Amino acid sequence: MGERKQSADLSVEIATAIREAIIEGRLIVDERLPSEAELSEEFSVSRPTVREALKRLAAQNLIRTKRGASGGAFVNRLSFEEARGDLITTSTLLLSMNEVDFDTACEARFTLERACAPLSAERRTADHLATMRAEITRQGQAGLSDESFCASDVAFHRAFVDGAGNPVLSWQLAAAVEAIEPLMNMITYSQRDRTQVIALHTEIANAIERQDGLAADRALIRLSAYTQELARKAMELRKKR
Amino acid sequence: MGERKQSADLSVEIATAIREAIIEGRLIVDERLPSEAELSEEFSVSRPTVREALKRLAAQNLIRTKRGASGGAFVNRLSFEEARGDLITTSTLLLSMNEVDFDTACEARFTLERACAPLSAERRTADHLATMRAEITRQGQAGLSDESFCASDVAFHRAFVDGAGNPVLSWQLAAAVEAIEPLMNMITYSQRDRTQVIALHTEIANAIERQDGLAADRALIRLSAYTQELARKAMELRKKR
DNA sequence: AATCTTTCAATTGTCAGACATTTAAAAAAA
DNA sequence: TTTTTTTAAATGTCTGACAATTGAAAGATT
Repeated sequence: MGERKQSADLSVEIATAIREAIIEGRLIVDERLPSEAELSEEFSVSRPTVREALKRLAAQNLIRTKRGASGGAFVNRLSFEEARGDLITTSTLLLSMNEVDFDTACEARFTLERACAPLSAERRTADHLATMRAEITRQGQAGLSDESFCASDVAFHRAFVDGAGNPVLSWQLAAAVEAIEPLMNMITYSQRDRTQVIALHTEIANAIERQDGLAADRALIRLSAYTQELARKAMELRKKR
Repeated sequence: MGERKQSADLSVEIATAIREAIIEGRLIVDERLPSEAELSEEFSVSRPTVREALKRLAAQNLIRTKRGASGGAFVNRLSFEEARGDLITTSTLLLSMNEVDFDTACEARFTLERACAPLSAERRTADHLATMRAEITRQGQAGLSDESFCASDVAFHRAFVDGAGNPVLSWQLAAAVEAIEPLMNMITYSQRDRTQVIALHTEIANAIERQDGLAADRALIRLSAYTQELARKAMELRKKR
């Protein structure tokens, strides 16, 4: 693990060296890294520098640390659930920092979600369907705050995607749906007619129930069109002011 | 920026506080953070602790640091290009650490890529098409190493996805295509018939050229089926041994 | 012998202070 | 005005220390 490229910060070099070891399988899941003191010997740097390197890895969920005797840094088993949060954060920042226009984000979101329609129609379990129905019911409740409606919307679409029964797809779609949702709601809050959205959600749920992927796809297309229409209206209103 | 939750590591608390400030827009792109000395005063911790927090943020590409007078830590504009690398790394590790079977990964990959077909057929520029053709030519060259063929394969599919003209889609698909590609090649190397793959690539390029999204989709389906068939053969061979 | 309690040692977390290195800007010289 | 030198601010690194945590060993008790 000891060799390293030059001319970068030491903590970067060390973090890179250890990261490669993990990626290449020379360090396996749950294996304990040498202690900070040992690492600082091995790389000929001070302990603070080693620690900075370890913090870099910890920030990427590649390792976890434990104090005490028989403590130390351990290679972390990266879980989809853990990685989901980071992915959503990154996506959110990417969208907000890069002036991605709403149409582009929206198009990506629905394009990807539509891709799940055939699989979800085929494989959805009763659980997925029940979740979708429950969220639709929730969305119809009077006095539901905009935030709760938004959260329920996310939950509905997540159940839809999970219905495809492919964890890799679910993971990827988390970013598409959850990162874009806040942006979407920000723009379309004021204009949105909940009954319209609920009707389309119901249509999607019905299609999924009778395992009709094409119909689900068609409903998603209409939901996409409705969303973009709302965005257009909101933009016009903003211009007038 | 000073308040913070308790009972976690100090460097985690501080990193979280700053991260939230960035996400919520209280720190904007290219803005300079207080110096390490100032931060350690503000949070009442030592400088090494502040530094560990900053390294965590740097590992997520949220900040960059510069030495010297008028140096410091600056909020980083997260670029799609930067984020792509991290996403691929994370995806690769997720796949290798979670015993995702090949079929699942492959299904996710082609499902997402197929979703790009209509858009790519509609919007691809001459550049995208030229890249695809060039990669196909490269793939046909005698004496091309397996690694180079694999790289060319990735480049071909990337051009296809980029053809959709949606940076958000391109970003998301990077993980799907590039993280899964090595896994795919690992399994199908020995069995693969390059002429078969090249024929399908040509079919895709032709469809994209005449802007026929459906035909491109059909070709992708066949490429997917061929890939999975190869995987099945490879598995059987492995069992026999 | 078995179980509870205490002690101990290893390890990470935090701190203080120092020096090295880099860099832009100010000051001085040409 | 231009070039060179100096300077100060900031990050990068090191040393050495102490605090906090925790599993395990040692000891005490039943």
